[in-house]
Amino acid sequence: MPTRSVQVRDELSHRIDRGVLPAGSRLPSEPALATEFGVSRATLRDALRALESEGLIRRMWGSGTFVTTGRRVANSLDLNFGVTDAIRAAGMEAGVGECRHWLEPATVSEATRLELQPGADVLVVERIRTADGKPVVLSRDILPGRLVASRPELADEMLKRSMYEVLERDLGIVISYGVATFQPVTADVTVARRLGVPRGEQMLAIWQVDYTEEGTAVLSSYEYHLANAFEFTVLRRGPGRRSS
Amino acid sequence: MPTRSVQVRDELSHRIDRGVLPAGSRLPSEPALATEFGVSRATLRDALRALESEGLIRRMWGSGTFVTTGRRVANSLDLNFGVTDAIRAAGMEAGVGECRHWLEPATVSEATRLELQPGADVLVVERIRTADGKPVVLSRDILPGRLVASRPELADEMLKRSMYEVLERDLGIVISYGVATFQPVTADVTVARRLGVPRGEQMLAIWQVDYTEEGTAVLSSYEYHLANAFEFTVLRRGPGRRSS
DNA sequence: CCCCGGAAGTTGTCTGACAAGATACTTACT
DNA sequence: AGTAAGTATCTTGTCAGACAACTTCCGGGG
Repeated sequence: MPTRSVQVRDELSHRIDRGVLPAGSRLPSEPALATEFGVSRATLRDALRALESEGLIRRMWGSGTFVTTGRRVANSLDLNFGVTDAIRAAGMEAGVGECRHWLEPATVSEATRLELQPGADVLVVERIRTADGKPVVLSRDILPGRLVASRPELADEMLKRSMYEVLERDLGIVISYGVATFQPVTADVTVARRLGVPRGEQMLAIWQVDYTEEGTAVLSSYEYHLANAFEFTVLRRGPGRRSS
Repeated sequence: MPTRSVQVRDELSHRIDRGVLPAGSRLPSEPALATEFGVSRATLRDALRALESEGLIRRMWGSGTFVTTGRRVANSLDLNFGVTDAIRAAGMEAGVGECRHWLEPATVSEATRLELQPGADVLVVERIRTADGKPVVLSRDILPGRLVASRPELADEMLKRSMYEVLERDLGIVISYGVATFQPVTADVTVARRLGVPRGEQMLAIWQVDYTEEGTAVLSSYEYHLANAFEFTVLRRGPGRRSS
């Protein structure tokens, strides 16, 4: 069971997401909210503080607490959702094309990324992701083989469902954060053929490593996105105090 | 004067940055820290909560509060530093090439982005940024003309110094956050000539709008980065609870 | 009509206390 | 002696009530 302040934070976050608390509106006062949730004002303030530094609300001394005005961008890279979510967020139907998976010994660089011993088996899951039936992303996910050693059927599950979902529901592994780097590239002959686009097509390559809350690397993935298929957005904070 | 909890938060943040509190180390207990800073435990907890949701520390019930272990990535898009900082962070010498600025009436789209009346004057600052003398970025910054109407000499300042620096020091405008979208593009003939690269060269276009803490748009900028000049990184949170 | 002052409401902070989880040490038992 | 359970003690989480600082709004006086 999470702490009470987390429960309150999530509930408020939900209300903002669902429009119960519209952007720009003022929240009830802290004492009012505290009694409504049945917690003390200190606990409620903890929840508000968390929401504030996430940028969802804005507190003004003596005036009140307000929901941040709009501009929560879809398909933001800040939040770590998968390709499927991104496609759905764009209002298109997400699907998969050619898929396959295999076991292979980890290369040296992959072993260090995933903090494995060189040569240890890794499971590679390669998928073509489609939006409204059109291929838009080629993804290659690499994870330690020991995770699925006892349950090989999970590799098939990963072809159909979200990688994060399988990790969390079937293996009890919750991804806490990921570090992504990206660069514009042109489609080489392999990628071009898989996605059915001409060679040299504009693409964005995203390489990402996902970690659990404890900081252990779980998943290393490569994604090749068709440049024109999506628009990527990032909320940047600062430069403020961090720059000194 | 900021609130006490903000002062405490900044001081702790500084200590972490300077290595006084090394990564992985445990912080003193909340009562100890509270007495050290001369604040109540509630205020200190507010500061800790803020640092936690920024990802700098990690609190464990009954165990203690710990500094997050490393992996703060350089040149991260999360933090909103300018091109100059990015070049310096890569260990290269930052400079400027061809620079110019002019006033022009805002286009409709730019007026809406900056929340101006259509046709209002905007100041356009165009710069070539160099790393070790080689052109790597073409940037075009657009800001409301009224900001520099009374002090035209500031436009020249902006050619040499950081845009954020001029805004903050000479105009008292502090940028709080920015929303950036980016897409892979190829250099058209204009951009290619400016940067001295062949037409069709791989580039990353970043379009960004910067806001003050109050949420008023101040700066709209276009940047064309040579694809191979830098590596862009983003720290992604979740997917956790936000996905529902 | 404008300006000033106060009342009410809101967030910021303080104090002290208890509850719940984690850790390490002590103690009892095998 | 070794192991296991239990306890002491530390930590963070939560609670309660109160006061201070700030903002906003309304009404009275100029």
